[in-house]
Amino acid sequence: MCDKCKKPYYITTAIAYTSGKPHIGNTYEIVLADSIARYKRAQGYDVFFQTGTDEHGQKIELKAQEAGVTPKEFVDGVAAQIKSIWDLMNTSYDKFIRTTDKDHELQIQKVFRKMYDQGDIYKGYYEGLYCTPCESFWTESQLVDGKCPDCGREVKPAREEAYFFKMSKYADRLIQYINDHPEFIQPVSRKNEMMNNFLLPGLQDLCVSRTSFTWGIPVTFDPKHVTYVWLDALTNYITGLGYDCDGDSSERFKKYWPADLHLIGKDIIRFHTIYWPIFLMSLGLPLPKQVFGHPWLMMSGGKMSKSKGNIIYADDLVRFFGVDAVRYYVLHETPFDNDGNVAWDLIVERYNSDLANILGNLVSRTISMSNKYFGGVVKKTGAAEETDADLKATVLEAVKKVDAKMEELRVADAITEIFGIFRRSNKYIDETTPWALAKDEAKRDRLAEVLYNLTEAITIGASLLEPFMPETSQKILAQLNTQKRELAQMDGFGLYPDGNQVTEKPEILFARLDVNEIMEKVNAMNAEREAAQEAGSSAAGIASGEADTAAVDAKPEITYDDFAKLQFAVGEIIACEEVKKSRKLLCSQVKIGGEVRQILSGLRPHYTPEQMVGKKVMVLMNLAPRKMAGLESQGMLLCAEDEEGNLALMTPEKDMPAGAEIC
RNA sequence: GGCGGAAUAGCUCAGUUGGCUAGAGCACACGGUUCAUACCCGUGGUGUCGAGAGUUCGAAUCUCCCUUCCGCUACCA
Repeated sequence: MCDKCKKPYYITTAIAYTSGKPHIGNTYEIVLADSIARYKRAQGYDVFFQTGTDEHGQKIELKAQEAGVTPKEFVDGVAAQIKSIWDLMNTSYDKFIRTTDKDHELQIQKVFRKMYDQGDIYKGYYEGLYCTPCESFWTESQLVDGKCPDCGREVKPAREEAYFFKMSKYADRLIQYINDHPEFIQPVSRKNEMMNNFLLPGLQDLCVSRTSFTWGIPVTFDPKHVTYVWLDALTNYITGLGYDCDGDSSERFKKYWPADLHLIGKDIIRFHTIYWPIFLMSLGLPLPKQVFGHPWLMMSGGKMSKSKGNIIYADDLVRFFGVDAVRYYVLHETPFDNDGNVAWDLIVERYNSDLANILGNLVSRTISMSNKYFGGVVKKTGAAEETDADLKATVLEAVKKVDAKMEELRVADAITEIFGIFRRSNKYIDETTPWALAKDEAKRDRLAEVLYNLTEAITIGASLLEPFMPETSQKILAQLNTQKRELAQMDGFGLYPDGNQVTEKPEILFARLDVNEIMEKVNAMNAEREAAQEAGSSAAGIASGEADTAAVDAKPEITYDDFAKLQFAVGEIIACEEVKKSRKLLCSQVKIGGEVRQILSGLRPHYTPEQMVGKKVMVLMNLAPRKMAGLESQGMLLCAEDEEGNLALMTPEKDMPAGAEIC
């Protein structure tokens, strides 16, 4: 097909946040996108595949500070690390965009200006409509009769200004679009979540600028503001193609936009199906055709975390299993709409049973028989028997099924279909018993035909495998001394060149692994790392983006007078019960000196009422009362919270009477 | 609390608009085979299809209710 007749196909991943080294769960997305991109190329599409890094924001500013480098130096390091992992995974992206690229930054500034000029972005007051009792900020559109929508009391005017985007202006059009394009949000269950939680109740205006930090793209006409990271990040999908806000967009942009598929994690569906389409409407651009929020690869036995020491990185896996085995595992284990599990022993299991036994051994035994019986020459003799038909049908059927599965983005299922070819081929060997045929000189033609059919089946299977396991595909085809079969030529069986000679000594594709041996090595590796981390403690760890301490969001410095406004005391919990109307709230009666206060806290996932009673805790006394779930809360219990949201009540180190002041 | 989803073999899951003895892969056991990476092929499950009730000639599949889990969201000062 000529290049000009090819239909364009634009696929993107989310851009990776450069706060640290990505683990295997993050790496899954690029591999998934790569397999889709490669398949689309095989189908004859002119594919543009973009990925990259999201590099602005307060968290990065802070991490850089901890590491003692500038934010730019910090993101340069992490972005390089991410790119090297993407490359290690053999992903075929066409463009790696960074949100610190100059042309991207320039376009973001123009986009912001354009939205402002046409009235979609307006200057508002983030702290301006402040309800003191509720301690909440409201936008004008949220107020009820100009008063706090929660308590109905007066709100006070503001100090700090911010820019807002008028989401509501485009909400109806977006609802219409989503209803008219049922395939837009995948899986469809996510569509209902977006509709029911955000669109139908009414969209709130979105604050699109920040003044509390500086590591971002400045607003040209008001430089103390930087652009909200999501407006910055989402726009990469068009700036990466060469979009120009003034109408001077590149040919590439005109060719590939709108995107055919934004592949993203299910946690950021909201940004891609609500904010992003609305930003595009504001710019007068067509909307992407599909957004697929894929599931996650989960560490079996809990979330990956540094404290549990169970983080798995792609490069470690590759060292143990090789690139294609890792690609196979993540693609196969994370089906369309179910989270997948990852654990070292699970990988070994799949590796042995699928890759070594079924695939590797099939290639090995087939090639070795060709060598043993025919000096490696594979000949078509036409000595067919009944059983051949079923093999051929299975192979040709699989081609169609793979196509259907990929159309639905069911990559794991597509791979399973391909392995069906290899399974059937193993069975075919048992049915035809070539070693028995070899003993009878009269059955020599039949034996040749059997080996030809096997070689042909493997050729098709290996060719189908290319988008998912490119290296393995190529290795198998090289061993069979043939080229990749094109998708368009897979409607028939028997194109393997008659009389071709396969390799003499097949290389083992996947050597079987011993699970105990692997686990020992893994444990040794983890132990070594732990030791290194303790020895080198902070400096080295932080520099490589692996700080073990929880990241603390920096807040503006306060004076002693500010601090003195807060009154803390030790309180004793004398009674506690669950709040019926809420899922998280506990209602505690707290004795502080001579008084007893009722305090509500969201501790239900962490403490039972029984555990609470009798505890001496740290109480913030002079916080304005607030009603929650129908009950008034008169203060606050202080807790420590880690990155995973685990909570621990703060209690005095020595026994102190209820009512003791904390200062 | 609001909206939505799920509960099927030891494990991970398929089961299309209700229809013959409910399936696949892995694991396990036994048998076969020897070309091959101790591999491959075959056979093996009394699974209360989460509990209960209902509709129907017939329900894993539809209705109601209960239980448990999950997602989003609100609340978590």
